[in-house]
Amino acid sequence: MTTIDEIARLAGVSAATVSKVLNNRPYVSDHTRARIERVIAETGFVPSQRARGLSQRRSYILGLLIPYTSDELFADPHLLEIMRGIEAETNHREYNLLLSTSRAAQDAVSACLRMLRSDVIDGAIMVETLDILPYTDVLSTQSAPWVMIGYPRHNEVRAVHADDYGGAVLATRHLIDLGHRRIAVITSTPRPFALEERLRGVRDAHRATGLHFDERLLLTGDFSIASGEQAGTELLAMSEPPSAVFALNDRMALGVIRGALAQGISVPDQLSVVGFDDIALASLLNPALTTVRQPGFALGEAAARGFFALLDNQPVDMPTVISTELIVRGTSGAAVTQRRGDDEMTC
Amino acid sequence: MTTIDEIARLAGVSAATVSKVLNNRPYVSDHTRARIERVIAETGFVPSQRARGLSQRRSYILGLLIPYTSDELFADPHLLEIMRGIEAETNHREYNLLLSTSRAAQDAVSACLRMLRSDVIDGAIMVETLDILPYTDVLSTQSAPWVMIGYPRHNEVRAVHADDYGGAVLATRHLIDLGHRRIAVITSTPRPFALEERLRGVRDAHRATGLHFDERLLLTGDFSIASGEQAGTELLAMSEPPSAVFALNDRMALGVIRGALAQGISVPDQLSVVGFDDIALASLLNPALTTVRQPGFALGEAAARGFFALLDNQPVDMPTVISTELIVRGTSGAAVTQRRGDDEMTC
DNA sequence: CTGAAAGCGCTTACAG
DNA sequence: CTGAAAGCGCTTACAG
Repeated sequence: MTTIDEIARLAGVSAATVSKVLNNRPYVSDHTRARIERVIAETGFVPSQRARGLSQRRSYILGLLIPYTSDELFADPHLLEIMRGIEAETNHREYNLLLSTSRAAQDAVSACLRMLRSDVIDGAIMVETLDILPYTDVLSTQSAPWVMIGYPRHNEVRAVHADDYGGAVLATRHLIDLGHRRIAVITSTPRPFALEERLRGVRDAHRATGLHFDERLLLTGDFSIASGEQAGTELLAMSEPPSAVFALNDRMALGVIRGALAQGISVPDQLSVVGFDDIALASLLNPALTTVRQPGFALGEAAARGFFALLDNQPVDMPTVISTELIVRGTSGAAVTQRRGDDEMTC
Repeated sequence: MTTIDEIARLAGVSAATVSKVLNNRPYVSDHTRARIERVIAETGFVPSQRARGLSQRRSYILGLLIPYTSDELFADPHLLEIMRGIEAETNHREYNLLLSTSRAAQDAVSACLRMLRSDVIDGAIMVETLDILPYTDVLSTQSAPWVMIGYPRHNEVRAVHADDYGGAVLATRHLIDLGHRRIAVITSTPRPFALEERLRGVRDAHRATGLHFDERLLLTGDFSIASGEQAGTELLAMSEPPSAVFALNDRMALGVIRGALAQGISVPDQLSVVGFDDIALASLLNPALTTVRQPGFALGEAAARGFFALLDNQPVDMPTVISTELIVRGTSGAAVTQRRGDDEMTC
């Protein structure tokens, strides 16, 4: 490999001077600068980032720490959107992105912590997980700049998240306005704080209209399509099935629809379904999915901007809240007074 | 930050000895080893990868160089599957993965090259692109180990790719067996070599059955659903439209189906559609997509294994070819003798 | 089994 | 404007 000393020798100057032109610093005469630049171009010299990193204490690498397995990451379109947003901002700043998922769930957070303590990255963006709770204090004392995608559990943590509460209120109110009185909700485990917020929105929206959310209509999946299908089937088998289902992510909503169709129950005529996220697939299906849009790209971008602000010691105003929006499409419709013999139901 | 010298001082030994226990090397007495390990645990010391990298000439980072924009990467489920395979293998080896996409298409390859020359990564996996041709010679002289996902254009290049030719033969023969005689094909631009192979398969499969592929039925999209929809619409508007469409990736196939449905043409009764890739979505739709399965995960895994073999100076047998498989589902059916007044068509 | 010294390839004051 | 020297935090022969 050619080194800075080699370039210096070829240009007939010292390494210190080559370093100056490498870093676009002043106090180099035009003449010697030109000569050095020519030698660099001729040799195709690329300075060692390792050496540079050692003396500058910067690696120009941002870590994206995801305390999930890579299977979970790549199955989650919303997480991928967040990643795309981070990637875009990172590219923009000429930073590199290191992707770090976990091999096993149990030590996911401690693996993230180790990465954060190491100096391979200059700092990190970390995706929230419930398992983070025991590490809250350790995390808050990390010196490397880092921001969390999720809800801050500790005052000193910089975080960005969507308006989960507001989105859930909109979705619930939408269903209530359509005449639905038995609205089922499918949440998920592991349950990041965002889901608690959505549940709070569901309950508050009921309360605000003088209704009461029936907790027996709360089922739990695992974010996957299959788990949504199972929960949906379970709901439809109830003696008093719901007329609408609000799945707390889109994939589970798609599962509910699959399950309903398989039983010959039409959506939205006999069952309304609303999701959360607005993944790309949501608008492609027929009927297209009514859902709460949570802009993953914007979340990722905001997180990355926050990271760079911290890195540059600039003021950051966090937590950042990204607003959500109800997208009414084809899977939500008016509740019918009678269906499947449940004549006690009215609207 | 605490350094190795600090640990040495606390343990009352030299840095060289600490280094030995850090790297699990012999010739340290059990007693001093235990003492050093205790100090490390107490201080939470994590050795500097920068310094280690500088003297060891290893960064323990594998670069995934994608000469596309991040938008293109994240829109392509097959690429994401490849990435998942790489991620899995990389995790397995305790290596880190650096994701490097391109900001602009024009200098994508030279950006990849710069990354490959730099020492932030120990080597790379690079996704093939047509623009690579002019760089073929430069690439083959790179000293860092790297493998290409795609077809080798140069003997010294290590590559892994799917059996694109074989898969296309299977798909084409399938349609011919179903009685189709006017089979349209939608290819894409930019056209990686894989697509040339698929086209060759289409032509050979025709020839093998005494037929001739009508080149006027070859249209070009850009891999996206929208481009597939447009091409499909164009095909259906022909005076003598095809009875089957073989789209060279799944997303374009989905577009063709969308376009057909929008015109009230039913799939597969009036139009058969076959894709390529077998993305997750393919089996979820109704009817589910008939397609050629190209296992992205296995491709990524094989590429990563090849990289590690090169890194360890172990023998590698490349190019590696991953076999493809025809998955017959609901979008391909028997050709009908008459449709839309094209009474000159027979089978 | 242990440690002193040189070296990895840069950058950073500092002196000239 | 230019360069000699020290330093970043490790590892690697080598001597003891």
